[in-house]
Amino acid sequence: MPASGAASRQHTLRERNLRLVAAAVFEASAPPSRADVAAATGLTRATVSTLVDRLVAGGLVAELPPVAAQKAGRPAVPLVPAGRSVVGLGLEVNVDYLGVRVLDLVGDVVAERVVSGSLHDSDPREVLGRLRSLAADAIGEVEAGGMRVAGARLALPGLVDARGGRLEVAPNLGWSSLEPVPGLDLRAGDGSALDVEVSNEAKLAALAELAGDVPPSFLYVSGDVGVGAGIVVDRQLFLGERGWNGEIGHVVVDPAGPRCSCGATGCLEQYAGKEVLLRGAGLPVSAPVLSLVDLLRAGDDDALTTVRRGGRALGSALATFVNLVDVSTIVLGGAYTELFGWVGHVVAGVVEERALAAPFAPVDVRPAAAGPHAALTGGAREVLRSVVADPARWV
Amino acid sequence: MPASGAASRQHTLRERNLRLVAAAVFEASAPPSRADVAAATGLTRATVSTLVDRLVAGGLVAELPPVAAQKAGRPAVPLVPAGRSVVGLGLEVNVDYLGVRVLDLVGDVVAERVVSGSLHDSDPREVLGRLRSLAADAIGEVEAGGMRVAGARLALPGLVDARGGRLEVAPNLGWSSLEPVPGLDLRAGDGSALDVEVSNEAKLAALAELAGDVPPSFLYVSGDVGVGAGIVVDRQLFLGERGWNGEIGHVVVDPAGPRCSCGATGCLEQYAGKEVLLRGAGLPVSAPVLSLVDLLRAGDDDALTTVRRGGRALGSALATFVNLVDVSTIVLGGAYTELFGWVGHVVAGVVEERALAAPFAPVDVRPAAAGPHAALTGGAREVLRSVVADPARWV
DNA sequence: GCGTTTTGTTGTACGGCTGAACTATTGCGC
DNA sequence: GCGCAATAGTTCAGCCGTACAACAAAACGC
Repeated sequence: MPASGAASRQHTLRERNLRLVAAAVFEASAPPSRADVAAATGLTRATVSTLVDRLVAGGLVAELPPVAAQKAGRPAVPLVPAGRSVVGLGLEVNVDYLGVRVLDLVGDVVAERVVSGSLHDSDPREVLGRLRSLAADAIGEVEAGGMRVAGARLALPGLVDARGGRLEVAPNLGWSSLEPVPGLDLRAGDGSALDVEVSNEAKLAALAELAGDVPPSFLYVSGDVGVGAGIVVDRQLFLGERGWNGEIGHVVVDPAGPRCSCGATGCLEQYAGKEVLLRGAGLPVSAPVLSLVDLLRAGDDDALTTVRRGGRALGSALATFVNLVDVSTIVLGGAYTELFGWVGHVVAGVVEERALAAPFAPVDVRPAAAGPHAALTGGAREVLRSVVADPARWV
Repeated sequence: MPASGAASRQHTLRERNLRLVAAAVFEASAPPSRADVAAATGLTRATVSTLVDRLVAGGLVAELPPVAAQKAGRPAVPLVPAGRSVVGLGLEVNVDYLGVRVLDLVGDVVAERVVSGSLHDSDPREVLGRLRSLAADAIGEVEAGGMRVAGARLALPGLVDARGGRLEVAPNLGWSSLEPVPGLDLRAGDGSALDVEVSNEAKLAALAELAGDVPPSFLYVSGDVGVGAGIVVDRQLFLGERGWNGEIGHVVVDPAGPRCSCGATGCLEQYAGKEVLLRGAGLPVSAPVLSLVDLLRAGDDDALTTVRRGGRALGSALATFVNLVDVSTIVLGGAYTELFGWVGHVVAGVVEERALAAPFAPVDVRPAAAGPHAALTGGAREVLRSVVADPARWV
């Protein structure tokens, strides 16, 4: 006997309105007063007052000193997200580094640990052990500062089941068939187990873009050794059935092309993967992307040819992507961000030519705005988003 | 000052629980009693009683005569969706026919008008006028029977803006840049304007599958002159930014392939479009698909070669689709349903080979279960779904 | 035939929002 | 400098919808 959703009682009203008020405070362009929140939400000032008081008591919202506006009347108390109170953890294991980043509700980085080094064909137990101690260290630091850790998100470069938290395969790490969460076993200071979820790296990196000035729907492409993507529609990740979507790296660009490790021929990765681009420019596959940028700046022919070819292939795969999912903004992340000056217009040109909807709504191609290790930021933000989306659990 | 969602008041509780109770009655496998609904929803029997009474009074739910179970106790009153009470209209204009279908909440067809004939390069005003009179006729019939029309959905074979209801282009009709709803101007018997929304044909046809035994997430591919698709995740259409997704017909299968009307080369439509398949088998493009089936049954070489080639191309495009959106069920509709015996295993083989997730979750390829003119059924169902999703508006 | 069991209804209690009255605190005009 | 208007935030009675418990209805079974 299916029954989607749960029965609504009186306290359901509370939860929903608490969420509404929290959203009004967190999404406002300027710190709103209780009266502003009332106007924005449609609730009465009386109700808003009690709800805001609860959020303040729970440490999610803070009051700034009353500032007299130029208008007459009692000065309003501006409400802002509370900093250094509730924090979220972003974790990541990727091909060339692993790390932890802790964000508070303001969006400030309150702690961070990043360790570089190749993790190609690494031992999951050993690597997760190192990540665990990095995380424990960061948790200790922020809890010493009186903050509460709301949870964590782990980003991995592979197929991750969004519901079960299981990593099916991460080719570039050499990992397969494992459940990272029990191994991590993260705990808060009081010994209680921390809520940890696992996601694909490109998807969390996509969410990091939401911190900046990005439209509500976009496609984020993360160019690394593999090429992954995250689909964001109305500021929410679209995961498909299990979160195994966005595998753009294996879109077949040309069936007559080179063989790919996945078994097919002419996959996008064989044209626009990081290692292919570096090798095509005569660089070692472990070279930093910036060395490729140097060659491009210098006008190196091999580098320019390879990158243009990669850009055309990427554009072709993205046009297909746009035709299949319909988004009108494409954010180029990972290695493509630094290469944007050389691939951006190539990609945009091909997409404009091939996207069926382009004549009616042009597709905007832009570089990613989030800084390095975007998945760490995205993961931490996602934890905090869940806090704001259900404040009742935290007050 | 953004505020997603609206303020929740007491009557919001009512609305939500009313929806919950309606869902429990409509989605139950067997007619539930009030007590069953209470158990399924978590509400008390007292609350369920008042809510059910309201649904019965509003004509959405009907009571069957009490049937004594074999167990002791007062016999339960089985609750079922009310037939011939509130109905939804499905409308469609397609390349070779136009029509109206009226469904009630039970799922019965209570009225239908379908007119065949080529509408290639037709005049929108004239065609919509004909559709309008078909619809008005059907509306008159069901209203004479005492039914209330909740709204209508119009299916068109082209790019339709899901929010604005605007048709950007329908190449095979020769239509472009028009808003069909004002032209239709459908009215109920009392003169009030009927709520009409416009959608893409493949997407509404996809929703028709939900009436049958289909998993909650699947990809529906509609093979006609063009090849379109609908993405259903958790029984809901995924529309992307504006509903311009699923344009699988222009996935490039081979850049060295034949030129397509869209400007690219080697689009799926050039391998698996209905006209290409018919022509490849030596049939006129206006021939019915069944004549192609006859040739295939007879073992005609040209027909078999063409259809197998189309199947491989379709499989390749669908593998890309699956890698980008992640669904593990593919429903072949339109002309592909009749051709399933010849393309099904070809498609399944290619998808199995190319879908990255296939080793972890095999992809099921199956023929569509909804009958002919599936978009009519899907459109009508969609109207009724919105009624059940917000019963408060109808009681 | 009467206890048992299950269904559906009735009445009271309680929680949460509203609306109006009230307090607090400022700017402005004189 | 003082009163008045204006705006922010709080207090309290009223209302609404659900929960809980008691009750009525209608079967089964021994």
